Amino acid sequence: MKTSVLHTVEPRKTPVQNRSTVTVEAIAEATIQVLLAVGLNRLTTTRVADRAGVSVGTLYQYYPNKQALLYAVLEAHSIKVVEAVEHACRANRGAAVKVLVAAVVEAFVNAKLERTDVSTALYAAAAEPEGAAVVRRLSKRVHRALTAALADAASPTAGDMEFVALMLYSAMAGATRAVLEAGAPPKMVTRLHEELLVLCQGYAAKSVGSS
Amino acid sequence: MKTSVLHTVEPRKTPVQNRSTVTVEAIAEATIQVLLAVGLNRLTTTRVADRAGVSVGTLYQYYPNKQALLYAVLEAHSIKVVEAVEHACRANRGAAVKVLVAAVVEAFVNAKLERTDVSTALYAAAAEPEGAAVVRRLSKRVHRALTAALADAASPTAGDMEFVALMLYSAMAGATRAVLEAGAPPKMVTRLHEELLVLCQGYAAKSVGSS
Amino acid sequence: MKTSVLHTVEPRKTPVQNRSTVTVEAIAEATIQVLLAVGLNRLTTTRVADRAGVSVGTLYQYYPNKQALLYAVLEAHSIKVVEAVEHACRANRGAAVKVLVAAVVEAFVNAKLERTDVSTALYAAAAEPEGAAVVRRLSKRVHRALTAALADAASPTAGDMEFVALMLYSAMAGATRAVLEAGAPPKMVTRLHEELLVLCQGYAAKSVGSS
Amino acid sequence: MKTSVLHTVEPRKTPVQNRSTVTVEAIAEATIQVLLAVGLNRLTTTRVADRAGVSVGTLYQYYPNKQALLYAVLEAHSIKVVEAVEHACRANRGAAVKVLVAAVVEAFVNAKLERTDVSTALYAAAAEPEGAAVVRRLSKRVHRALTAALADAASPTAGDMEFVALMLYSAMAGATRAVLEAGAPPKMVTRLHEELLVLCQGYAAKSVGSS
DNA sequence: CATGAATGAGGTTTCATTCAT
DNA sequence: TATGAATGAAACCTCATTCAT
Repeated sequence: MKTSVLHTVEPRKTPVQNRSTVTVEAIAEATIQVLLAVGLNRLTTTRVADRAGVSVGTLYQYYPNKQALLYAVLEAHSIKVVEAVEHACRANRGAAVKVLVAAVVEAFVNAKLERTDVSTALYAAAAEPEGAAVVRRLSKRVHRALTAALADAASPTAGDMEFVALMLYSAMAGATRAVLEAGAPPKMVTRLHEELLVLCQGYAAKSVGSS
Repeated sequence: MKTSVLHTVEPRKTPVQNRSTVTVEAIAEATIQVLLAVGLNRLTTTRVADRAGVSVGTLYQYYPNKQALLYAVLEAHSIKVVEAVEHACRANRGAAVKVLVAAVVEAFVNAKLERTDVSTALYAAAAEPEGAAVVRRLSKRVHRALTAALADAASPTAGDMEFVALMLYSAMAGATRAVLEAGAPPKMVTRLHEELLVLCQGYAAKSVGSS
Repeated sequence: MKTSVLHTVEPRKTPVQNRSTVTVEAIAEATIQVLLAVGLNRLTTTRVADRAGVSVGTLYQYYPNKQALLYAVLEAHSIKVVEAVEHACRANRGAAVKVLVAAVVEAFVNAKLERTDVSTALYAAAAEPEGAAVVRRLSKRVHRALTAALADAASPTAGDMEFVALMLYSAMAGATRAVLEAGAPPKMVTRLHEELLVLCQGYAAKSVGSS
Repeated sequence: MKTSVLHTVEPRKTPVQNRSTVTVEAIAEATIQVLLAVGLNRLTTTRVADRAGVSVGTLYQYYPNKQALLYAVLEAHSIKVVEAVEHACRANRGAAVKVLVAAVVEAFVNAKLERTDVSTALYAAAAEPEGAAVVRRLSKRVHRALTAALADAASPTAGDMEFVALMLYSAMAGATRAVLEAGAPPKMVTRLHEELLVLCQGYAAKSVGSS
C-alpha cells in the first residue's frame, strides 16, 4: 500500500464510505460536463464544484489539485477502453486474424462510444503534455496486447507485428474520433462499425497473412 | 499574399513593410516553439513574445488577442495540408482509384510531416472548442475534394463516397498522429508511408470498386 | 436591504454573512478615499483594495469590474440625495410654494453636504459617459417629483413647471458644487443655505406664482 | 519669453508657421471629437492622432504629453467664456444691477453654448484634479470681475459681493450644464436664456439692492 | 467533514511615449 | 518634420488553493 503524495494523480482518500463515493462520482461527472460546456481552458475548479453541487473545499478533499482531477477522469475513461481491447485480445487467442480483428474493432468502438460526451470532452484533456502522458501509458497496454494477439494469429512468415498493431489501433482511433467530432449520430455509428471492419480486416489480411 | 485569419478576429495591421513581416513570422514561429516546450495551458503571450525576441506590445500590434494568435498559426498550418490534398485530388481526375489514393496518401503525409514540430504542437491548439472549429472548417474542404475525387474514380455501382472519404482521411490522420506522437523517427515515417498505402488502397478497392 | 447596482453589472455575491457586509462597505469607502486622494484616472482596483485592507481578488468577488464598483458607489450616494428631495416633495403636498422650496433646498443641501468628501469625489465618476447615465437616470426622479410638487403648489394660471423644476434643481446643484469645490468650510455652507433660499424662493415666486 | 519645459501645459512650439497652426488646430479639434465619442478614459493619443489625420509622432511634436493636450484644449475653451464675462463686466461699469446681470447672463450663455459639443466634452476633462485646477484658476478671474462689477453697481448698504458673485456664476453654470447634458435643443436654449434672466436678476435685486 | 470568503501570483491587454527611418 | 513600429510599465482581472468557521 502506498501513501498518497502531493501532486500525484491518486485521489486523497479511498472512498470506502458511500457518501464519499457519491461525491467523487459527482465531481468526476461534473468535470466532463464542464469540459463539454466551456472547454479545457475555461474549466475552473469552482465551476466544477458548482456543477457537482459541492463547495470547492469539498472538491479539494478528494482531489489534491486540478490536474489530478482532470487526469483521474481521463484515466478512468481510458482504462475502460484499454480493458475492453485487452479482453477482446485475450478472448481470441488462437482465433483467426479476421475474427480477432472483428472482436477488437467491436470492443474498441463500443467502449469508446458508450459515453460519447465523455470521449469527446476528454480529447482536450488528452492534448496537454500531462494528459498525453496518461494516454501514452495506457496506450502501451493496448499496443502490447494487440501486438501479441496479432503475432499469435499471424502466419509464421509474417513480419513484425508492432507497427501493424499501431496502424490498426490508430486508424480505429482516428476514424472513431472523426465520428465523435461529427456528433456521432446513430447512422454514422452503424456505418463506422461496418467500414472499420472492412478497413481493418482488409489491412490485417494483407499485413499479417491469413492464418 | 495575405496571412489568413479567423473571421471574428481581424489582424490589427497588415504587415506591408519588411520589418513587420519578419516580426509577424517570428511571433508565429515562437508560438510553435512555446507550444512544444511548455504546452498549451502554460503558453503565455509574454513567453511567446520573449521567445520571438519582441515585446508583448509588438505581439498585440499584429494579433488582437491570444486566441487569434493561436488560431492564425493553426489555420496557416492546416491550410497547407488541405491544399496539398486538394491538389492531389485535382491532379488525379480520371486516374484509377489506386493511383488517386496513393497520391492523396503521399500528399497528406508529406505535408503533415514536413514540420513535425509544428504538427505535434498544434494538436493541443486544435483540441479547444475554437481550435476545433478552425479544423472542422478546413476539414470540410478536404472532405469535399476527396469525396468528389472518389466519386469520379469509382465504379458506377459504388455507393456513397461521403463516408468512405471520411474513413480514409481520418484513418490517415489517426495513423500519422500516432507516429508524430511517437516522435516520428525516420524509420517509422517510411513505414507509415508503406503501411498507409496498403491500408488505404485496400480499403478503397473494396469500398469504391476498382475502376 | 440590498445594495443597488447598475442593471448591466450585477454584484457577484449578495453579502449575507456579516464578514462580507463589512468587506463590501470597506471597499466602497476605500473607493471614495482613493478617488479623493488621486483622482479618477489614477484610481486602480489594486489601490482601492489596498486602501480597503483586502486583496484585489476579494474586491472582484463583490464587484464584477472597476466600472461596476465606481457606479455602485456613485449610485448609492446619489440615491440618498434623490430620496431626500423626493421626501421633501411628498411631505409638502399642499403647502405654499415658499414652504415647498424651502424644504427642498434644505433637503438637497443637507443630503449633498452630509459627506462632503463623498460628494466631491464623485463628481469625477459622474463625468464619464457611464457615470453620467447613472446620474441622468436618478435625476429624472428628482425632476419628476419636483415638477409634480410645483404644479401642485402653483397658481392655476402658472405655465409648465417642467423647466422651472430643472432650473431650480440645476441652480441648487451648481451652487452646491461650487461650494464643495471650494472646500465647503462651515461659514460658506451656512451662507449657501441662506442664499439658495433667497435665490430659489425668489425665482419660484416669479415663475410659479405665490399660491 | 519662457523656454518650455517637459510636463508643462505649454505647447512645445509656438505655431508661427501656417502648416503648424493647422495641425495644432486639427489635433485640438480631434481631441474634442474623441472625448465626445468615447469619453475621457478611452481617449488615447493614437485615437486623437488618427482622428486628426496625423501620426502620433506628430501629435507629440506639438504637445509634450497627453495631459498637456487635454488641458490646453480645456483652457482654450474656458478662456473664451471667461473673457466674454469679463468683457460684459467691463462694458457695464456704472450700469444698473439689472443691466449688468442681463449682460453677464447673455455673455456667459452665448459663450458656453457657442460650441455645445466642446462644452459637453470638456466636463469630463474638468473633473480630473489637474483639469479642475485649470478651471479653478480661470474661474477666479470671472469671480473677481463679477465681484468688482457687482460692488460697483450695488447700493452702499449692500453686504459683501464675493459670495453673491459665486452664487450667480455657479447657478448660471449649473443651469447651463443641465441644458447641455439634455442635448441643448433650441427651445431649451431659448428658455434657458429667459429663465436665467429671471433667476439672476431676481436674486441680484435682493442681494445687491437695486442701485 | 463541508463551506465559501479570502488570497495573491500571474496572465492578458492597453497605451503613453520614443526613435530609427 | 512626419511617420508608425516598437517598447514595457502598469492596469485589469482570474482562479487554484487555503483555512477559519
